[in-house]
Amino acid sequence: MPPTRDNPPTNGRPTIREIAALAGVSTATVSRVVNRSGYVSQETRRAVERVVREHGYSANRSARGLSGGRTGLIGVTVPRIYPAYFSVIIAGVTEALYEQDMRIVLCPTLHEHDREVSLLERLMHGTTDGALLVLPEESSRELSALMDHGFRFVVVDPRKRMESPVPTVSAASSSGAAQATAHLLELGHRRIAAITGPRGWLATDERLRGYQASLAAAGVLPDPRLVIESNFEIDGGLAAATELLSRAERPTAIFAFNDQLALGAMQAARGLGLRVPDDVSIVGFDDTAEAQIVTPRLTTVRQPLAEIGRMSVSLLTRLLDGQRVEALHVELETTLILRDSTAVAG
Amino acid sequence: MPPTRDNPPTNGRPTIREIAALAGVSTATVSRVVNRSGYVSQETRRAVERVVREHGYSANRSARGLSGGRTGLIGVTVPRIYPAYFSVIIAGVTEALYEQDMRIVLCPTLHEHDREVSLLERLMHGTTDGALLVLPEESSRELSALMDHGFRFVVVDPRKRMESPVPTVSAASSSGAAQATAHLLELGHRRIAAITGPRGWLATDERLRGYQASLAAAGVLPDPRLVIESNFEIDGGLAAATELLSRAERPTAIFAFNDQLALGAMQAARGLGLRVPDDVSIVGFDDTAEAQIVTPRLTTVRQPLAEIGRMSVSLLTRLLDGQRVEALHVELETTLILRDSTAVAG
DNA sequence: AAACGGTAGGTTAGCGTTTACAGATCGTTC
DNA sequence: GAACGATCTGTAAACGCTAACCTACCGTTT
Repeated sequence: MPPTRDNPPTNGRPTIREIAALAGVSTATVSRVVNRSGYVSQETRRAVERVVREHGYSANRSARGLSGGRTGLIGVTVPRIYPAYFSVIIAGVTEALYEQDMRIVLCPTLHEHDREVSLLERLMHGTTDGALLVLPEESSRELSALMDHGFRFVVVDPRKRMESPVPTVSAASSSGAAQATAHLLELGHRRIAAITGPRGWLATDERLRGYQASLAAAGVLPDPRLVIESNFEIDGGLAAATELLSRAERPTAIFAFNDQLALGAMQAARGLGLRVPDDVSIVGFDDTAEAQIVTPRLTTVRQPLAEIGRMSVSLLTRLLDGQRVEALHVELETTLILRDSTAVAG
Repeated sequence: MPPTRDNPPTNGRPTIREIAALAGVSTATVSRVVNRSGYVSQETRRAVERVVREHGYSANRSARGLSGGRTGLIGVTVPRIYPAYFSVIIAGVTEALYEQDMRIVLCPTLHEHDREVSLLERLMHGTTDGALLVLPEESSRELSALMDHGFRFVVVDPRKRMESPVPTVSAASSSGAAQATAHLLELGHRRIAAITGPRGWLATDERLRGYQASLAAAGVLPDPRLVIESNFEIDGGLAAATELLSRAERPTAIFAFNDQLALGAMQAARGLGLRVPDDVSIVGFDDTAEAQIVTPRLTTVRQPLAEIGRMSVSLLTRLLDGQRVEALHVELETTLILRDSTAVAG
């Protein structure tokens, strides 16, 4: 039977008024108890809590949202859901939000700028309290404008460098890349190629910086022909590595700027009859689940993806509570994970 | 410019009242226009639509929700987010919902029954219009009770067989398993082991049925010792396959009931120095992204996961529109995908 | 003893929609 | 020409909650 208005009292869950009546207090008191705000005596609190528990009361989110309070909903925009890179971040986010009894409204943008903009507009008023933007398409300027409009959000893994007022969470790309490159150098490699993401992306530029820094520190002259720009996807890695490994003087190691690219590079090596790591060493970046299931298992730089998700929630909730957020740009540590795709230069 | 009090009317987005005033009509008329309900003349409609467009109006979801209308939010509970199996379903769901201007409220249950129940309770009243339950913990009886309570939901990939009134969407497990087994039989295999999921799960039982049916059709006596119960995870597959392949008379082929198990089985084979597919053929189930990146690429049964997501949205929206849903139990087709992990029995 | 600040809890006005309900106009039918 | 149904539009009452505002009762301080 669909609930109707002729079906007045118990047509679903209890309302705050019913709970108040049952507990013999006013609705305001119930509200104070469940929101832990204002003064309530021990006695009253306990009495109300008992009734709340017994009747399984929890506030109607729409009503709460309307009434100027919070909706308890956080918007999350991501380019896509299923490369593990994104899903692990999302998992971290939902986990952290769950603890605060908040929920996540998930919006994949499919890399479409328009879709993202309209989504943001919609999300930010009346639906959600704030948002997490993973790898957003928007320029720093557009995002600043949104902030000025009163939107509250945190940028996760910014695509471009953000101006100061926009809070961001990311991983120490440059340091991770430096570690990876140093590892290859220690193994005796000198012709170390890099398969990068799109130029101009922060992740690409930072990793490039780390790569070049390590090379320089070891006194190895960087060779621009060993750096190939790609797209962070398997196909791109396959194409780039095929090109690299077909050269007369081929690199003895490849540093792929994410695991997808590294997977493509491994396929390329296999396609050319080269053994990993005997003929060519390969290092990835991200440490997604794939890194452990391929053969050989991939040496890669771990980004604490779930932690990135949790940290951005923490930043956002502080932002929403009106606290001044000090650390606007949080950068989490990266670690090199040694597995089986790297070996001493042959 | 941040909204201030000196900036009274438009300190955010327009309300229906402002739009109504601008268009010279009542709020009721604006509501009728944007919801396409009731009678509105051509002229009025166009006038209102113009104002709506110019001011970028869209209804506040909380208010709409409160007022007895729809919130435009659909809850989705999943055990976890990141095995690709789930994320691809979620992707299909969001895609389908986006087209209807609806959003998804994502709730991972982490396989905790309690968490799931409380989540459902919360979700279903006041927050969302309905829900999609992926692989829910609840018994058919519990779910029936929820339906009687007026909750609207669709079960995706039911864990147990559901009683009739609960709508479900799943893939043709039994037929897929039959195809996989038949394929191995055609290759000359006779000792075909099965690594299953937990007994009692629909997916396990159905796949077992298909496996046994194909064996029977080929006149091969089923050997209960070749069937090992596991947990649908890599570790389980590793353990089960290690056991199977260490036997004196080891199976020449393994049918793993999902890709994770198959991945584990491949690791087991490698660990024992056996080559896939030369020494042992392996077939998986699901066709998640991993199947294509391992070496050798995994022969597996494809489930149309994104389509499962889209289909369940379609069922749910019909349910929400109050339409009588005819096909309560939808089963989508599965296809065997031949890759490199199977070969003629040696 | 007046004044005060801290604590406790009730009253009530919205929040932005949707939707009964009612009123108005018009063309048709009896 | 009255009655009627169809079409169009406005009025106003919810929806369930929060928070501002009040009142009232302490125990201290001046």
